[in-house]
Amino acid sequence: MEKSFSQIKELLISKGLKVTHQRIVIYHMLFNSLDHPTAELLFDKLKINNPSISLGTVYKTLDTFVQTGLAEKVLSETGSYRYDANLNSHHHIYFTDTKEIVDFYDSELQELIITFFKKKSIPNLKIKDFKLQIHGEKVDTAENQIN
Amino acid sequence: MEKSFSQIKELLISKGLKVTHQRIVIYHMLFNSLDHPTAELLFDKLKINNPSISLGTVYKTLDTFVQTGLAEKVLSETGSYRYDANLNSHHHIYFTDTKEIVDFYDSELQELIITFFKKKSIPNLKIKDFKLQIHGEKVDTAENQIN
DNA sequence: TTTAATGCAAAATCTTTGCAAAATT
DNA sequence: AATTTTGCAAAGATTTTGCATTAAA
Repeated sequence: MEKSFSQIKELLISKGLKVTHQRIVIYHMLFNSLDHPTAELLFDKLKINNPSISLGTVYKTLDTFVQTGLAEKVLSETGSYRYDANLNSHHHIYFTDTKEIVDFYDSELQELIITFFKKKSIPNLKIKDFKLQIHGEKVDTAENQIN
Repeated sequence: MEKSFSQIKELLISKGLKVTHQRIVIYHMLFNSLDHPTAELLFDKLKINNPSISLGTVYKTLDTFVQTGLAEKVLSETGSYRYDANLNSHHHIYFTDTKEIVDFYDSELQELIITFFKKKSIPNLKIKDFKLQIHGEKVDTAENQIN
């Protein structure tokens, strides 16, 4: 799952982007983050090994990634943009208490929904993608039913 | 579907909130907006009939509504919060081209998903709610299949 | 009356922009 | 060498905050 710098280079080239050190490390950090970080959070982590990197560059680069389809913005209620380089179709669990956003995927559920929309289409809409946001609370027990 | 001012008063009282003119008109305007407006958009519309209303009050009031469960924030990619007073469980269609966010509800789909989660629960999660975001483009033809 | 909400403006937060310097092709 | 990207700081956009005034209970 981890991507090497040379794989990331290939990826950038394949999108017609210049290969810069900043793009490589930003992509690498984002791709290996499971927590859908904000630009600021990425910047803080990147600074440690790349002291000269600037927050503006992180913003610009993330925007470039979104434009070229290397990453997506994750809708968030926290007042800042969050990003995701996992482009496999997947859903998000929003933990209302901890504000974590965690990936979720289930092929059966996926099939269920796709089958539904194949059967019942929505007027004037060409569906490109759908995402389920599952909102809930962390519980330590096995008591995790839907209410 | 439309709510009268006296119905809105009752609603505010039922939530333990003081009944102010601002709260009534903000709720009324939000409840009758189908487009999931931002605070600023509501403010602009409200100003016409309530010239002394302030943007800060709109923000504070919307926040109060969210806290008391009279409204919800709608996740958005546009850089500002959008709000919704339709609290019936429903989903959202995001038109990527026009940036519109339109409500969607289908009881069959609802059942499908609920049934799925009843059968297959997610570790450490107590599901409170789920929302499907359907992303797509406006089309004028009947060609609206999922791809 | 007492308590809470409003309006206003200033502050805080988050993101974008402009441009010279640096890096990539 | 030509072009794009970066870093920086300033500007822009959005939201929150503090506090005196006003309104509600």
